[in-house]
Amino acid sequence: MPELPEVETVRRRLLTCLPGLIVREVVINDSAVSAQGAADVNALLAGRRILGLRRRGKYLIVDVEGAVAVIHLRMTGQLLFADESMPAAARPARFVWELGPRTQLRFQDARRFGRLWAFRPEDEETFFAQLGPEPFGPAFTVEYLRSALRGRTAPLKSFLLDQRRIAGVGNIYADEALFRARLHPLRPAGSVGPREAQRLHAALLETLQAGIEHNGSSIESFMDPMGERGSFQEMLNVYQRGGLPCRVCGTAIRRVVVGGRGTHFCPRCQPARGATGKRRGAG
DNA sequence: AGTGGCTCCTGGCGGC
DNA sequence: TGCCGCCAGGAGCCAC
Repeated sequence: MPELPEVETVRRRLLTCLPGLIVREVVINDSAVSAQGAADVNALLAGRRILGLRRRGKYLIVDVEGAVAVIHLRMTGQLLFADESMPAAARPARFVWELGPRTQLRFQDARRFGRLWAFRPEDEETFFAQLGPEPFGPAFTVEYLRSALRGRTAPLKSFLLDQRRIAGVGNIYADEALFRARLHPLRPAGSVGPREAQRLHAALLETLQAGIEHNGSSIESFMDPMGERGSFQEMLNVYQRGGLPCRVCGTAIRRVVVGGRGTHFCPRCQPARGATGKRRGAG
């Protein structure tokens, strides 16, 4: 499922081909992809030149002249940079950006959770008002993390998935970051001490960075806009490894459900109470 | 306000 | 072999 590293991978790939192209028309084949409707979307985007691409959490932002388009891939969304010679997928694209006589940006999305928005640049701040700090941005400090954790009774796993606290962390990278930080996913967030918070902060950045460096995790259907797969799935320590031996200590990885989400951890490397004596790194 | 449960959606897979 | 039913999960919504 696309999280921060996957969306960043998509952004970097599209950065090599989209800027400078003109959005001739946005064709919406599945009206559920946008609450605005094709007329409204086209009024904002059609005829405008693409200026650049940014990312905010798991949202991909396309800057065009005088407007902003935002795409969320959710579970199964895929953006494909295509020329007309590329055959259409079995399912029709939920939307298509016509970018020239031979060039398209197609949005494939089997589970139909993905979304497209278009608005004026001055509305961007409101759009992202509820979203927490960017992990690689200046606001995401150890001090910020400590204050965000303080007093919370929700499990650490739920805390990490809450986009209002930290933007961009999803199920894979939450589990992997908790393993790297040697923190049990069911620990109440507020029970995390200063040194543990520091470990968690570092683990989040290291895990997300590793995901980006491996072009994301190609679990489910993720591939980048050129059809390339990522390789971070080969590096996973706990995610979807329930019952398999921990790569650090050999103990069987456990799978539990937290907040309705599959959650994977090593019961030895991530003890339920605060780790005291152990200091094995998580690789 | 914070928390947890439910919902959307459908391909894939386990079980019989 | 085939079909039924369940499961995954990001984020929004709702109830407490």
